[in-house]
Amino acid sequence: MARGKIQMKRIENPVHRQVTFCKRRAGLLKKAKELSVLCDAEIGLFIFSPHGKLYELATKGCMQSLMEKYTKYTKEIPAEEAKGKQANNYMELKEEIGLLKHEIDILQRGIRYISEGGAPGAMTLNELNVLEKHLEVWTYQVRSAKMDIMVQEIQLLKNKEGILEAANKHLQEKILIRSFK
Amino acid sequence: MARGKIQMKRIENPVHRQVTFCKRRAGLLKKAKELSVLCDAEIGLFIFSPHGKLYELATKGCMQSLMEKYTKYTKEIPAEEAKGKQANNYMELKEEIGLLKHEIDILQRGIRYISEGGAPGAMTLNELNVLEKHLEVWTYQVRSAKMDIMVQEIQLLKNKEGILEAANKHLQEKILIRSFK
DNA sequence: ATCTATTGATAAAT
DNA sequence: TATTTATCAATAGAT
Repeated sequence: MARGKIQMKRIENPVHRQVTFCKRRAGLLKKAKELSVLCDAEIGLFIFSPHGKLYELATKGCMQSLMEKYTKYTKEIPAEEAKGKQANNYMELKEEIGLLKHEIDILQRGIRYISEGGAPGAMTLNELNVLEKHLEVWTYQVRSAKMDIMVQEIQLLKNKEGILEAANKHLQEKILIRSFK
Repeated sequence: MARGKIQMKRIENPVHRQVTFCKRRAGLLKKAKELSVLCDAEIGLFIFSPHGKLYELATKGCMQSLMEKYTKYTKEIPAEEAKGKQANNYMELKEEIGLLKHEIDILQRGIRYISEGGAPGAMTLNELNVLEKHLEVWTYQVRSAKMDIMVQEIQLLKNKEGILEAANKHLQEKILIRSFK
């Protein structure tokens, strides 16, 4: 947008990211409301900030009723969704995760097979660019997730360190007091 | 907007309204996705057209898991430990499923680009090498310097923690011994 | 669906 | 955080 284009990837600078989040969140909510007013549409929108705070918009009534409408709508159509819903306990969910991971593995091997000359694939430079973009998106997601975990772990350890140091100090004082008695 | 301002009220002309709905719906979904990518936000968005058709967007994972997160968020902040934690884990699993499905989607699209390019130019070995290079770059990026620094910091903090804990224990023993004197 | 003249949104600076 | 401003992006109306 203004003063220079912005790359469509996670903004790494936390200050910039926060500012952009505020502005675009406001813009998005405004646009959603406009669409609902202009075109008489029902819209449910919720945004969780990276820090977990919720921002929401529900035209016509409350979010809860809109979500019910959504659930009802999606229930009617796909049988696939039902399958997902029936997986109501951990084991089943984990099983599904395992299956999906297996599927990913198959797909990855599929790509390798094709790439290594299995099929006489026809691929333009443009299509390669698109594929490259997909891989980039994936990379960013993986990296982001790892980063988040590590940042969390660092924070946790730092907290632990603080607590231990405080306890340490307290114990040393205790010893000093006893020495003077 | 263009060619004259528009009043912020329901567009009465049904044709205009329908056209505007299509255009703005696309714009809104795009904006939502951009916000999620740029700022690492989780977004759930659904739009019911005046005729009841559903359009939706769920960034991380599926809409279902997002709605559960929403419900949990709005319900209550103080957690009932046992039940709450279960629901949390359940949600996390569903989220993971969503992410995996998304990954599958990316991979499937990748395969499609490779296999049914349809276009004249067959994929040359050279092009394949380029593709392979991209994957190598991805691997390299994962081992970025930033990561290494973070790993080091974690190790450092862990060492510090060990030392402090040992000191702490030592001091406590000191106190115990003095108490018995 | 595609094309542009305008309005609207917003990144960077303040 | 709010305001300003220079640009970029979305889109209303026309074709």
